[in-house]
Amino acid sequence: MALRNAVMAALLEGEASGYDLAKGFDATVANFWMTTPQQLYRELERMEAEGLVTARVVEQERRPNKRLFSLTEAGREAVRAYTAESPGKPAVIRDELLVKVQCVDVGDTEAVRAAIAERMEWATAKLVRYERLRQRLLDGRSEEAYFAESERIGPYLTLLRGMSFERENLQWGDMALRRLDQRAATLHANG
Amino acid sequence: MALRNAVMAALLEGEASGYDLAKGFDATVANFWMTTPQQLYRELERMEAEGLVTARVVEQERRPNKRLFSLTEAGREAVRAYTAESPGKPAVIRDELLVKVQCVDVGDTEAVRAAIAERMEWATAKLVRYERLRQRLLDGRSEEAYFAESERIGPYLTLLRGMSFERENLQWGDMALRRLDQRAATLHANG
DNA sequence: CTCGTGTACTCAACAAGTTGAATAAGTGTG
DNA sequence: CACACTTATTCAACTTGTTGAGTACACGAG
Repeated sequence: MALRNAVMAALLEGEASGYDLAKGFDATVANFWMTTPQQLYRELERMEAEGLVTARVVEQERRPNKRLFSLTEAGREAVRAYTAESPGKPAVIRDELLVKVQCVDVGDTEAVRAAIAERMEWATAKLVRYERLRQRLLDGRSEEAYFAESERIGPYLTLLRGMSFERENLQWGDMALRRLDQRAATLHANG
Repeated sequence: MALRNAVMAALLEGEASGYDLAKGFDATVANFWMTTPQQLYRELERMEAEGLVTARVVEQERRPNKRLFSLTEAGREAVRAYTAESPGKPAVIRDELLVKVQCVDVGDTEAVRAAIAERMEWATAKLVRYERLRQRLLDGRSEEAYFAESERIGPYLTLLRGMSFERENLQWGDMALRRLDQRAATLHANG
């Protein structure tokens, strides 16, 4: 029932179709909870059955109709209940790249280097999108002003965490590549 | 087949029982890939059936016997094959805390603050353990010397990523708590 | 001398997440 | 004007991951 909470968090931003959610929706929630369309549609149906969300069919002219979901009052109550739950477990991180890096000395070093480089490119792209979103949220105001004025600060706080995560990816990746280079050079020199 | 790769990465450090792996083993791999004992035992059996690992029963005097697993040559080959695989997907992050923070403006603010604080304590504890492990790996050498001399640098690189992740948790948590405080004060003042 | 804790593992049942495909119409590119 | 891509959803089959309990013995605290 963890995906459910992420869906509710996303729906706090307003109505969304399963498709919207699948695409990453406002890109905020997608940041710390990505999943497949199938799972979302399945979960949304369950949530509808339990009365946490309601669907409203929007007929569209030149494309398929869509069902826009929004939180019901019961859904908002569920959000309150969820946030009040005892913290429990630390973040689940499953990073295939780090598994590869762990194996780099036995495995294919060049491929691992390429994987790190790809991660860095990805991180750069993500940072660009995050920064755009940040500017959109700030809407011309300073961060200081934003925190003082805006109704909701949750999305901004999570956005900042996403940004720092990606910046760390870049910094670490840079360091790791340099060390691997250095090592390749040493091994070459010393046999 | 992703857990499998993490298990192989862990076994690069040497023999281990299912129990060792479940406890976090060398704490390195556990860093970016945690799971339950049940799943590990299940996966180890499969891997044994496929010849990637071999088990050796160690009879113990005052405690249950254990089965120590180690990588076979086929297992090492699988590591090489795995690291050479095309990168693919970015890290899976599923962070319940961030979901709660996203909901903070609607949910139970005090509980969310407590959850952030708990995460920070956890991060602090983890940093302490990481630092101990780091000192053990360095074994008196400087980082520079370590990278130049040591046979394997993978585990050290992943360790550094784990450390930077936890440091970011602390920094972000600190900022988030301050902002939430500030906000609580503002709301109190302005109604 | 019982209770909790640690070692070491196993079984069963279930919930969550992934993969692949299918439908169906519109929009843009070469 | 064929081909790929985007919107929007659904179905089925499968693999992973989680939860809860149970076995068995040893050790130390109260």
